[in-house]
Amino acid sequence: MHYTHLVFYIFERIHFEVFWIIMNRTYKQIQQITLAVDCIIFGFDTNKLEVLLVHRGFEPEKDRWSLMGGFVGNNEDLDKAANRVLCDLSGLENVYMEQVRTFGKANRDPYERVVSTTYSALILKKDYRAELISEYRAEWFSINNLPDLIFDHKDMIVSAIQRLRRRVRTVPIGFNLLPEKFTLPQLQKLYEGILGEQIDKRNFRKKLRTMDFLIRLDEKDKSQSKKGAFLYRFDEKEYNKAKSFNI
Amino acid sequence: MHYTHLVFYIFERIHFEVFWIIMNRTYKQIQQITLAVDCIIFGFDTNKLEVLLVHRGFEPEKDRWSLMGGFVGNNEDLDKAANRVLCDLSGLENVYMEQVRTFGKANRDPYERVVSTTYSALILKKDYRAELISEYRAEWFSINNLPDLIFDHKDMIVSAIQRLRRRVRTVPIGFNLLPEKFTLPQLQKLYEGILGEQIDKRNFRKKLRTMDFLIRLDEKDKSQSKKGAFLYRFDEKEYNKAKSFNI
DNA sequence: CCAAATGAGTGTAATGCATACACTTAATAA
DNA sequence: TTATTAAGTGTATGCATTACACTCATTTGG
Repeated sequence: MHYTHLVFYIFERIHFEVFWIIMNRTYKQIQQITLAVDCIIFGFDTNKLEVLLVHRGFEPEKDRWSLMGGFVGNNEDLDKAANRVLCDLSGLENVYMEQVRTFGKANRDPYERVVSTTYSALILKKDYRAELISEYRAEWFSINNLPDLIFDHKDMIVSAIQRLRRRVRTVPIGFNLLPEKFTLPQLQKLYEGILGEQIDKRNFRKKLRTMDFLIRLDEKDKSQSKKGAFLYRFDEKEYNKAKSFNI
Repeated sequence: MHYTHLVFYIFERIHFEVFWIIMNRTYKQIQQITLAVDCIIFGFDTNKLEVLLVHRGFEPEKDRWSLMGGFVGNNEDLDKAANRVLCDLSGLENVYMEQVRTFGKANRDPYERVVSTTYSALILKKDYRAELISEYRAEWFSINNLPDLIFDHKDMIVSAIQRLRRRVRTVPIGFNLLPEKFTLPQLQKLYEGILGEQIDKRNFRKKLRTMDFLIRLDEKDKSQSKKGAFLYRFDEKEYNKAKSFNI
């Protein structure tokens, strides 16, 4: 075969292949999109609400902070993806996360089109193994003092905080953060930390007194005061009988 | 340049381009997913809440009903996609829809992997041009009497109803469904229809009396009774001053 | 023209819930 | 014994929610 023919043949192949590939990609581009999950992990220790962020040590957006995020696999439940990503990036397992909302502006990620569904959880900081923090360059930040975040991650955190505060008042998720036996001052500090506001002790306790699923034990915890504070436990069965929860 | 060099140059280019494109596609195929939006359109005329569904005249799932759904384009905002799909399938334009939640179980659609974000709106049935109903085989169904729906569309409707009922109590979305001038009996019927429960007339009006953005006019509507009912209007500016809304 | 019918409009009492607010108690350590 | 520390308790007030029944204005038909 003459070189000239070969060159034309090659050009034709290129034309055909590129046409096919481009068409195929174009068609797929209409309908297939990279789908991500981003996890907003709220952490609480004794008084403040913080959020776990990871440091980007690479370009693009080097040295900024981001939520723990990753892509959704093709045969993976969205909920499962959120848990996998969280585990991959933090070692946290069996964390109950709830979907917050989906962020889908075409240009929210300026590098490529990614639609991201956010999930949120509330955990105790001490349950997070400290060694993983350095490994993944993750850090806790007070929700009142967030660093510079990539993309729309700040909006994601804000909407997750709103949801958390609404939810913590109507569902007893706060009790999951306390040990089996806890004191009322502990519980109050928890709510104050999450809601970001002070609560009157007497009014708070008055409301709790109406909740039959809070059982006072005959033990006291003396670690915080000389007098000691009565320990309580959360009774699951009683709670299921109750219709409402509201703090 | 000699042909030989050109050929090798071309081969090199092909190698590079194809490698890049293949890698890129492979990378994308792992992570790209068909993303859909489904619209839950609640319609109200005078007393009942209904939802707009389309009949599937084709396999698979022929003769079952579904929400109005479609795929999200690659350069299309998620919110915009919802509006486009709604318009394509119903002719409804400028409908303000809000995101409800995203359904992402791997097998929710047994035919292919599709993640779907739901959007919901509340409109007046009469604003929907009737001729489009037959064209698209769409029909209104009472929310208490839904037909057999494909996939998880029933769950989608249920979660949208919950959200709508929560929202209609805290944001004055109901007023959008009424004409400029409306009567209090009309307003009450609207709320009763959406909430699915009876409301005491005196208590309802007592609450409305505290809302400064409801302005009573010096006109009456006599179409519903011999006595006639006073017309009111919703004052946007006064509402913006107000901090709260709660019915 | 009077009676019946229809839907519009109004008020009060009781109860529960949210808020504001200050002192006493138990225990320990100095 | 006294000082310190945090735990624990009650009341009064206002505001919102609920339950509840009659009068009013107008039209229609006898």
